[in-house]
Amino acid sequence: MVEATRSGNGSARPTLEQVAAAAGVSRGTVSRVVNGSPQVSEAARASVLEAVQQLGYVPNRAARSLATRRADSVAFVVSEPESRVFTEPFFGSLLRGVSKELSASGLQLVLVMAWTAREHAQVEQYVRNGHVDGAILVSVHGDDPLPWRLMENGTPVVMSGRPQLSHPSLPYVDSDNVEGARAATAHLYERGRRRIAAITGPQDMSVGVDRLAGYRKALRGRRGVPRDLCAFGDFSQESGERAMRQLLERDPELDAVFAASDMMAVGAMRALRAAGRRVPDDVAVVGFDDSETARHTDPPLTSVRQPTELMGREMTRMLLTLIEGGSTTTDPVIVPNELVLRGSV
Amino acid sequence: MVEATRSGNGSARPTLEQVAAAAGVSRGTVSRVVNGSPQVSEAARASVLEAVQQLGYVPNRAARSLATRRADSVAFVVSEPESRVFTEPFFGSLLRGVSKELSASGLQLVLVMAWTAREHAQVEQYVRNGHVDGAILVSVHGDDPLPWRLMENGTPVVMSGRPQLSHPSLPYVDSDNVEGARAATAHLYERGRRRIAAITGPQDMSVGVDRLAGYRKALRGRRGVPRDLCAFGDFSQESGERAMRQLLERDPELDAVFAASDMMAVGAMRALRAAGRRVPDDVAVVGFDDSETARHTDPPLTSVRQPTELMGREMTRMLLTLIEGGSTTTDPVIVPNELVLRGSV
DNA sequence: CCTACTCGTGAGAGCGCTCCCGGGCTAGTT
DNA sequence: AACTAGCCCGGGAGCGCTCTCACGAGTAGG
Repeated sequence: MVEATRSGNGSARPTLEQVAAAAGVSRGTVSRVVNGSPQVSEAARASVLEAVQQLGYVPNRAARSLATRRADSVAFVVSEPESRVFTEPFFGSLLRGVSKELSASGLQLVLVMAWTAREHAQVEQYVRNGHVDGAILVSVHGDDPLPWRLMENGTPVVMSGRPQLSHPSLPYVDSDNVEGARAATAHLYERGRRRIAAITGPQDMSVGVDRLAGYRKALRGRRGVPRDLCAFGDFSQESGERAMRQLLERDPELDAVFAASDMMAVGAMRALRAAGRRVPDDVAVVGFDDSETARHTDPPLTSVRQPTELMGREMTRMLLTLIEGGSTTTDPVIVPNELVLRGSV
Repeated sequence: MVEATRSGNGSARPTLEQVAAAAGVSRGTVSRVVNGSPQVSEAARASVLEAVQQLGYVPNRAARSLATRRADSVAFVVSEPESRVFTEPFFGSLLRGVSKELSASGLQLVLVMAWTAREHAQVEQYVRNGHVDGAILVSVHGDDPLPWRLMENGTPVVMSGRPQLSHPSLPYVDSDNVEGARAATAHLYERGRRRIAAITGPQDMSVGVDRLAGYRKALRGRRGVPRDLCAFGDFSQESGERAMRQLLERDPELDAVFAASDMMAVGAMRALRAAGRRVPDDVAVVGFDDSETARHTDPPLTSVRQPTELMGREMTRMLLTLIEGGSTTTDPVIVPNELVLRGSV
């Protein structure tokens, strides 16, 4: 069998067999060394490693996958019907965390994006068909059955953000939105503000609910402080502007506002300026997300930062554990948020 | 051989062999049908398709890869040492274009990120080792030999943005920066501005060079219009602020400024405000990139938009052509920019 | 009527790897 | 000295697919 010495494929990648020949051992032994099995003598291991080095051997992913029946890759699924994904650093940062954590394990990161309903269905097919060992799902909508469909299929899945309908044991990683909102609001209080309004997000999303809960929690038990001075938005700048106008109408004396997203905070600042209020002199503002925009507003926006990269890492770690253990459920992980102080308070 | 009926693997995926059995043909014929070969009779094709449908057959990627010696996937390589990648919509939008174009061809999108020098080296290894059929490289630095190293290796590579050192026939897709800058500057002129300054980017990057060239081109031949009223920045907000202060010092009478990035434009607006100038009444401002931030400044920033998603699609198309043709070089593609009018002019 | 060619098809031979069984060897036990 | 228990190691089998080759049947040409 000299087929190893077939035609010169240009950048011919050596195979296990060739390494084995060079090292004077068998294919099996080389495989054992490459995969770190302890069942190899020191001598054999050394000569194999030498041959590997010499020939520049790299295992063939496809062959390994075929033999092990694993895909050695995970999918990062962005199933966002809107096109404004990625305008926030959130995804990129998450992705970086995932990438970093994954690179150590040798798994590939396959990016899957779905906007249309048809693409959405394809994603499900794709993942179910075993092209990946597990999936990280971001920006999944509340009524989307995708995660459960995949779990039923036996595919390990991890989500970002607590799902609204808390399904039994759907693995997820989230930041402590309640505590973040509480800390932001408390900070306003500690800086002497007493009429603190809130612009919160949709109450059919866990972030919306949690951030409002945090706001209320911070004000609970404080004397002479209104706790229900809140208006609802949809996280967009326009909705923030609108909400702010309503709030000013309801209480022209308000001296601070907690916005559940930076975009809404930006809208609020615009409305405040239009109403002749100065930030932070007349009204202090805090946002949430610590987006890029927060750094460039005038004044720069104090905001709650989610450790997005860390969240990516945690999601990955969780997923790898699930994949290894062959399980599909595990306890959620909640990571702490941090208040970033800037000029708007 | 009943090994097809081995243990019930839960979600046992059917193999070619099983489909063949169900359809009453041989493996080879099924393969031909699945791969769209014309060498199949209508009868055979029909019964195979029926069996495929019935059993829910999906080809095993790894097996196919192994047999064809292709990876059936392309890498999207982000080799950015800085951590501020993805804060701009640029990457996300590019990625979306790539993803859309790729999904039609059935290739996988593998995301590879490299920040540290070590990761950087790993990326090269990774791509060279044939784990992917080609690579899309974004944010490659001028002195980075990565693209050429890969090309020498025979790997098809496509870059975003014209490389500084215009190397013979390195495939790339870029937007028409010269024309974009020219149009932006011309727009300022047409609105009656006559003392138009520029804040340009580093001149060791093609975007920096091109955008300055466009600015100069717009003003060339206009009487009584200064053409060298420019200061340099590094695309950051701080540098824009600094440059604006310098410009105001050099010409307190200037009535417009073209900034080669939105971030620098934001910095410029801040410096203008600090100097008591109103935007756009006293000084008009245009930016470049049409970033998310541009929409949220006060006033909203007029800016040049690059068709990033289209660029992603073009890059992908180019890469697929290269992969198919077995070539590594092709002519660049330049896509047009668009001026987005907002309140800052 | 025989040869030549085309067309659809079946089947063997891999692609490069892992897994597992069994054999040879050494060391420890009776 | 014979026997068992480990430890290494070799190599067969197989993962699911593509590719090539050859064969039989049909059609055309001489």
